[in-house]
Amino acid sequence: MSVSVREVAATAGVSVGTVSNVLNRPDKVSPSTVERVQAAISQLGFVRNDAARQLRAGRSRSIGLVVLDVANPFFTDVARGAEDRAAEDGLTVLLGNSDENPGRQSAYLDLFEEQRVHGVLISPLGDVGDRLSRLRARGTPTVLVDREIADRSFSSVAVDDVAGGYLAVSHLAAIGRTRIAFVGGPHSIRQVVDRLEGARKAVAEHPGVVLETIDTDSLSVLQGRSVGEQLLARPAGERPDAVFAANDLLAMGVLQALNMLGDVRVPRDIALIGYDDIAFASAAVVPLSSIRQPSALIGYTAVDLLMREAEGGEDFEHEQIQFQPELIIRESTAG
Amino acid sequence: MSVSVREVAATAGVSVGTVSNVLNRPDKVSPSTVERVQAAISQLGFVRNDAARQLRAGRSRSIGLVVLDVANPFFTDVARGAEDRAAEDGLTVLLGNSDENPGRQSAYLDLFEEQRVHGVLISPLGDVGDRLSRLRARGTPTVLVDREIADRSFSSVAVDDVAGGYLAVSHLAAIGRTRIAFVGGPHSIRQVVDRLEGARKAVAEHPGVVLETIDTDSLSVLQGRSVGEQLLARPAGERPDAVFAANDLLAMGVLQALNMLGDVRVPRDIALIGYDDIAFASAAVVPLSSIRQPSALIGYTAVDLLMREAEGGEDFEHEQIQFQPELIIRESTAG
DNA sequence: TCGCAGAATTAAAACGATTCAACGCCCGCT
DNA sequence: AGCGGGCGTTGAATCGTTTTAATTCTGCGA
Repeated sequence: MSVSVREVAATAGVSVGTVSNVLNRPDKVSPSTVERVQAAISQLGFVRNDAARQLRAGRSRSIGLVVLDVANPFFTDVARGAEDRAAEDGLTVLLGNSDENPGRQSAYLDLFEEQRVHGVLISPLGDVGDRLSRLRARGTPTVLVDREIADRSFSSVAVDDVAGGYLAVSHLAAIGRTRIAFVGGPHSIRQVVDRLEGARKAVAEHPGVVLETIDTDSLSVLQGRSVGEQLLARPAGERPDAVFAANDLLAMGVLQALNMLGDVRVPRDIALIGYDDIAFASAAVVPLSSIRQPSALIGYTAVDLLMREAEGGEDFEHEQIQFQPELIIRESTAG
Repeated sequence: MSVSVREVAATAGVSVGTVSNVLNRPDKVSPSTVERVQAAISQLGFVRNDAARQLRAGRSRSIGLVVLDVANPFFTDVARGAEDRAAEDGLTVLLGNSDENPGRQSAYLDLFEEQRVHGVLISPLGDVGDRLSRLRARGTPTVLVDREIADRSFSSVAVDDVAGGYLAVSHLAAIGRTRIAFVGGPHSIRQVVDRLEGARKAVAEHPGVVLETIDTDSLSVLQGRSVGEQLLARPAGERPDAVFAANDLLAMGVLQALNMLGDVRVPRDIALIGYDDIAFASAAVVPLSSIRQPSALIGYTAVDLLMREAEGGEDFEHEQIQFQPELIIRESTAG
């Protein structure tokens, strides 16, 4: 069926070892032989069997990336950055989407483990510390993306989410808003918790400003829309005058819902700020203020760290890299 | 380093064959043995080596999907549909992003071929017919996504893009626009060509309506923005009064650019319609009219077709499935 | 008691690429 | 002529799982 290195060797009149050398270290083989083998390869249409290669090598040539939501442009940007860095070392990125679901997250970790991936990048959900420790004990370096773990036993690349939350709410307070709602969830996602913490910190510094929290089941446009509808249903006096959404998807959902009814206007009645600064944020009905994260850089750096950890071996000093978020002001929080 | 079935067999006091049976056909093994082996497995922390498995099996348990742009929500939706269907058969989807770049497309096909994937789904770029024929000759079923190939030698799942283009431009004509610009490119992407053809067809049926085409290098927000700026730079009299963009990303870019300047309003001065109806389209500055495609269903159906073709073997009758697009009218083409 | 079907288990042969120690060869040097 | 040292090449062993044919074991009917 499929042609193997053995057949290539036969038609080229050399041994299998030589074929392998042509494939992997052509400089160790005489030019004339290289040519003969190449000819046999293209004549037979030989294609390397990656499984056999990996079996022998003991490791695959890819790294696994588990994200919370592929539909979120923030994560596709991270993935792109990761791919770029991986490509520099001839590695491939396997993208797994946990969809904020612990079962799927676990399934992808199993898969990556069976595949003997070079390393794992994960934006974790819930408590997977033990699972990841085991993985690492088996020799698979692991880097946390967009989240730090308290005990510093893992390398990580993150953005200071507390600072981000603080930036957002300070800004809302600065433009004179006093009844602020934080929209986000679930609380098993660390980013949500941290951004909320930052929000609380900012509120504490501004007397007279109160913070309400509205929980959601996920960080999607749909969930945002339902929160928006919920806000509309309230009597006007009980509505917040500003909303800080845990990510842009939620914020855009809220915006869509609020825009349905003419009597609530953004930003006049409710100022709105999101998080991530995805490309679509600036194109929203009302261009969305947001907290920008260097998404592609996060992915790039994470893989970089992973490679360093892979080389460093056992006694590698785990490194926590943290970027600072940036406030982007647009129309949705004007005035 | 890593524990193998051999060690599991040793500690459980059975042969490797039995361990394999416990893993794959537990019903063929006596309950007491199953239990003993399971115990050994978890005690040693054994994890199957997928490479060895694949080597033996001759095929991997995943299917490859090559899309034109992962940043385009349309394709992530397709991917999600494909994943869902693949999961039903215990398969994984490997997502490759060609980024509208023939080199990358080719690299992913190579990769998938080396991995001996179960099948390939591809939204092709340029002329890859030969390449795909070779792939299929090697026993890898292939299904084209979002594009039909003229000679019907491949199975495909697509949406009638000519009809979509026709719908869009007929709608623009119906609301009284007469100077229509088609924005899209490159022409190596079939969807672009077909949508333009549909547009031409519609124009032909409406005397007095003229069509101008503006080429782009890719179907991204950035390209759209530069087209928008280009339009703004023209004297008012030479601007089109409607724009049909080959996808929503482009359309949103155009919209962003037009919105910068107060004197051109959408839809008053320029009506705008996109294609794909991505989730963000309805949340745009001016909610975007678009042509909706059943994206997740496309992915789902494509994998389904792939599985059928894989079973059917050599003499499988290639099937071309075509869905019909749907016109979604929003504010960007009101009045 | 013997034989035998059927179930449970085993041992060995794949799968295909890589690696490494060993080997042959040619050349230059003494 | 003899010797040593590279270079190119070889062949066999190896990675870890699955599969098959062969083997042992069990109980049951004749």
